[in-house]
Amino acid sequence: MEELKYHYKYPHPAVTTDCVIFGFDGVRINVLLIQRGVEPYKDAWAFPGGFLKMDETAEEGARRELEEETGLKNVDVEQFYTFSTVDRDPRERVITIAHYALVRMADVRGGDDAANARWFPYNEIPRLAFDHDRILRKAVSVLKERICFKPIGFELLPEVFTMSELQNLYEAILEVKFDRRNFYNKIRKSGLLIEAGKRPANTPLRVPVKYCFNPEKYAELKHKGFKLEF
Amino acid sequence: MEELKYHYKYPHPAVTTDCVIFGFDGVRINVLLIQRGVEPYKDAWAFPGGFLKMDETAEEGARRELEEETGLKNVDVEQFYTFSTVDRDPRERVITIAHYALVRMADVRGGDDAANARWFPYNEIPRLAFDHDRILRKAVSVLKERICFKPIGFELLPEVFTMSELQNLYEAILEVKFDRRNFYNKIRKSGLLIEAGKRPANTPLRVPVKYCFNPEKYAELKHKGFKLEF
DNA sequence: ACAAAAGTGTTAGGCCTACACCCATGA
DNA sequence: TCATGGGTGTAGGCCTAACACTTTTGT
Repeated sequence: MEELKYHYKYPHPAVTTDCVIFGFDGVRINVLLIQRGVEPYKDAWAFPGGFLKMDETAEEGARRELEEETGLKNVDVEQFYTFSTVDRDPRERVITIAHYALVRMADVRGGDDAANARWFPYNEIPRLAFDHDRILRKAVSVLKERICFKPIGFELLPEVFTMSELQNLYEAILEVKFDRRNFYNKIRKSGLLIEAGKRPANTPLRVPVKYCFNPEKYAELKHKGFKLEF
Repeated sequence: MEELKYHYKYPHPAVTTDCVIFGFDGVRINVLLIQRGVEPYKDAWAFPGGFLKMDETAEEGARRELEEETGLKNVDVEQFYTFSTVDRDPRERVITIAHYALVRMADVRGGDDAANARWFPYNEIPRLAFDHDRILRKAVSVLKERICFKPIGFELLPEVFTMSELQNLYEAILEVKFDRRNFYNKIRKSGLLIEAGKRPANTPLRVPVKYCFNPEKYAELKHKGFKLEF
């Protein structure tokens, strides 16, 4: 029988955190899910997350659960919405503080605890547990807004990358197409990128130029804002 | 002695909602505060808010508390952040889901329950209870961001208003000054405003033209976004 | 040989910014 | 009469959007 050790004068909801983790494979946006091992929604896919401890903030809890369930460490998670629909969990009243983060997909491979963690391309997401589909939709809409005013990519792309990869990333998130030449011009002018190493003199033209982010400019634009057309 | 009627297997934090209510007096942004009548922080000023009930969402709770404490009804509150610092309340672990709303200041006068509710100009805010100064700073920064991409004012200004009043509103929130002529031109071009009634033929020129919002255009720009310089 | 990826500039139009003058009124 | 608030327009610069051709390589 259950031991009910914690007593309050008024009823308290349970509080959880959830993490929507976005990755990019060069073509598509992916989302990291874990398969639930217990009821309710046993075997369904869900975001990493769990009950908040009494001595940790929401962000700390989100990072702890993320590491426990996927092996991902030191991820900058950012809170984006708190879901409080009364019956969103069949067990009891549960409020969840939802976070998102952008990570390099390679960083999650090798996670040992990640046995039942898997990346899903954004348009192949399976049916999710609880109200996690709603959480995902909100996360995507917040991400889309954010990307229009802050530079993005540093956390999602490998150290060095091509202009096309960066453009693919923007196009994948915003679900639009940009003119390749205008995209080049705009990014160049922003000063956000620097060429990563010199192309050897005899590099075939077909091999694209590799870039990396200019960290100072990146930080500056993240702070000041950065306009991208939509 | 206290009756501890609610029992859980694991500890649960308490959950509250808070409302940062912004108003505009034609010149300055104001914030609605209530004076606490009980410990902790008795007599200190704080945002309207309180414990969430088990059968209401955060938004419902925020609206209920707002009405109970200030008489304001039917306000569109919007969640902006959840504060979860471990010791933010001396009584017990309390997490608060913070909301903000924009209202016409006139609507709060006449609130009967509003005996100890008062508007404070933004730069004359007294010392606040709990971590409410932090909540206020976050609310203001979210409001500033939002105002750059969505039209604003419908909820803050009277039915009809002058161009200067609208400009004052933007300047008060963003803490910047715009060139009057450029502001006029920009707003005109956006189609957001319509002239409210005809000026009588012999109106003195000194009396400014009154405008009201074009509701369709307002809704459209709210949805599509709207760029304002900073 | 053909499709696919990459590199590169120009032009026209629109938007942003800065800026000046006039009128009416109330003090 | 002077300070204040209100109304109005323009010119230059910058950014945006649309757009084409060439090279190379893999199939």
